[in-house]
Amino acid sequence: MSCPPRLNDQHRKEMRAVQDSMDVLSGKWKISIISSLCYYNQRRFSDILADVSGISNKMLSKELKELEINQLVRRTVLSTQPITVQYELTEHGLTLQTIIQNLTEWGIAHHQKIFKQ
Amino acid sequence: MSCPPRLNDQHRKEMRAVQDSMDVLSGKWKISIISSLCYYNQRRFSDILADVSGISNKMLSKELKELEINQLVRRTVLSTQPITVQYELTEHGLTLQTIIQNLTEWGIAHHQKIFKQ
DNA sequence: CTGTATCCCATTCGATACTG
DNA sequence: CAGTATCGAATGGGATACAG
Repeated sequence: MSCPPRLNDQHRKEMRAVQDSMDVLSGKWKISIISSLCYYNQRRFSDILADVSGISNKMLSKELKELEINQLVRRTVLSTQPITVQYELTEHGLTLQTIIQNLTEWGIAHHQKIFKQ
Repeated sequence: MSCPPRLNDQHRKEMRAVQDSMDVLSGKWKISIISSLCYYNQRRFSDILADVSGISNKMLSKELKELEINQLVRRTVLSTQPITVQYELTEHGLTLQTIIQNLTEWGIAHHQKIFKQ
């Protein structure tokens, strides 16, 4: 009595998966912040602030907090004088590396396309 | 008299490339819309409205317009009665396929991780 | 250095209604 | 069907100042 699986069911699953990703990654700055941590491995608050051009400390603080809650980023307080804070990708966050690399390559290709024509 | 290229220069380039990508792709719905067109190939306005759960017609209209301006999406008016409009990825838009697939796979893995622990 | 707090304007976005 | 128009609420986000 069961219907054969339809193509659309598969597509709906895929759409939901993409949206699950975007729930965590969307936001004007998240991908850029993750890129910074991806390329530099470990990075302090003020470093990321410099890496991500245009971001304010308020937004950086907020977005880092969300990434930490979603277990993509780990925050470590170093007891230097004055205190510094180090951010890095968790193991789970590191699984985004491929996506970041793809986005980097696509960004280069897109830039070339836009300025060539 | 020229300095050797430094690691940081390379990273800065990569960061800029990612940000170039995000200039075009960021926004609450863009990736989901592209996914719909990626998985279904050709899709009408009302279909995408159904695919992307939660989006309003206003936002869909606006985001599609931006994707069209950035040459990722092609819009075709079909002279049916009543008129229907078909959207599809351009050749350039199709180069996002890899990223969409990666985001799909990551979304599935992320979902499993969140609900397992 | 790493944030938080506040003020305030800009933008996003949903709901609803309406048009060709 | 495929949008546009308008309103109002929520969020985004910069500037500045301040705290641990």
